[in-house]
Amino acid sequence: MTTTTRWLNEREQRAWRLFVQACESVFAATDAQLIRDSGLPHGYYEILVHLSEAPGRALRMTQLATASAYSKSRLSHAVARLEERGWVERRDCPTDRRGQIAQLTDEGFAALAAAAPGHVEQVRRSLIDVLTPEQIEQLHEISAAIIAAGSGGSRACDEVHLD
Amino acid sequence: MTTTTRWLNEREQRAWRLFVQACESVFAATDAQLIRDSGLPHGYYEILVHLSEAPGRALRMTQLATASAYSKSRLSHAVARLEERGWVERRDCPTDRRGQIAQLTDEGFAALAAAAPGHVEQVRRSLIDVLTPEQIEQLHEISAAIIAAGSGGSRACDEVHLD
DNA sequence: GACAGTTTGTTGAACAATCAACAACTAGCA
DNA sequence: TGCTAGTTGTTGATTGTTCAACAAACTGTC
Repeated sequence: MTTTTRWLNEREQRAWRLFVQACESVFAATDAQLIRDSGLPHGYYEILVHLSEAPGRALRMTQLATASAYSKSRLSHAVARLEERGWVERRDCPTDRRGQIAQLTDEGFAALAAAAPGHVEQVRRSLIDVLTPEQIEQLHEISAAIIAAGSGGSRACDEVHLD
Repeated sequence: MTTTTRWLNEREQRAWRLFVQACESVFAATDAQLIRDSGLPHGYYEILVHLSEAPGRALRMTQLATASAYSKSRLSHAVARLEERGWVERRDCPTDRRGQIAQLTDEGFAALAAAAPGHVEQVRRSLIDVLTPEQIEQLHEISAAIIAAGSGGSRACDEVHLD
C-alpha cells in the first residue's frame, strides 16, 4: 500500500488554488446578482434560457435536463418551483404518454428578459472585461481541453491501481 | 434608465459558456471523488485541511470560518455534522467564554490523510495533467486577473493548502 | 459599577441538491 | 397476445446552505 502520490508542485498548486478561488469569485458574483435583481437562482436562469431558445419555448423534460446538465430528479423539483411562480407550465406530450413538456410562459419569458441585461453586465464585470482578447482565447482553449478530458476520462478512477 | 446592454459577441459568449461548463466538469469530478472515496463533501474537506494545519489542530470558530470562506452559520452546522462523525470536537475557549474551539480528532486527521492522495490525483486528472505547462501558466494569470477584479467588492481571501 | 453597542456562536425555517425507490409507459420479441 | 427490459418523470428522505432572530459574553465609556 505504499502508493507514491504525485503531489502538486508549487506552480501547479498555485494554479489550482487560484483557479478555485477565481471560480468562486465569478460564480458568487453572478449568482448574487441574479438573485438580487430577479430572484432567480443561477440554475433556474439556465433552465429558462434553454426553454427560451427552444422552438415554441418548450422542451421535454429529458431534453431540458440534458441541455441544462440537470438530473431528472433535480429538474423535476426545479420545474415544480418554476411552475409555482407561474414561469413554466407542464403539458402532456402528445406522442409519448410518459412524457411531460415544460413550456415557458409569457411571464417566465418576461422574467428572463428582465434578468438578462444585468446578468450579462455582471459576466462582463467578473470575467470578460477583466481579460485581454488574447486571454479570452486562451481561456477558451483551456476550457475546451478540460471538458474534453472530463467527458472521456471520468471512469479512469476504477482502473487506477495505486502501488 | 434604458442603458444599452453590451451583449456578448460570439467569441465572448463561447468563452463564457465553455468556462462555465469546464468549471462544472472539474468540480463535479473532484466533489464526486471526495464523496465516493471518503464521504467528505468538498467544503468539509477544506475545513479539515485548515484544522490540520493550525497549531494544535484547533481553531476558533470565527478563524476557521474566515479561513474556509464560510459564514458562521454554515460553519456551525458543518462542525455539528463533523462532530457527529467524530472527526471534530468542540471545546470552550479559555480566554473568551463566548468562544468555541474546533479541534480535529485523530480520527478526523486519519480521514483527511486518507482522502488527500485521491483528491490530488483527481485534480491532476481533471485539470493539471490536461493542460500544457504553458496553459497552466496562462490559467494562473487569468485567475489572478479575475480575483483582482472581484476582490474590490467581495470578501477576504482564504488560504488553501494540502491540495 | 452601569450601560449601550458590538462580537460570538447557535438555532430553526425555508430552500436547494442528491439518492433510491417507484409507477406509468414504451419497445422488442417470442 | 404475453413477457421482459428499458425509459420517463415523480416522490420522499437525507443532506447541505442561507437567512433572520437570538442569547451570551466582551468592550468602551461614563
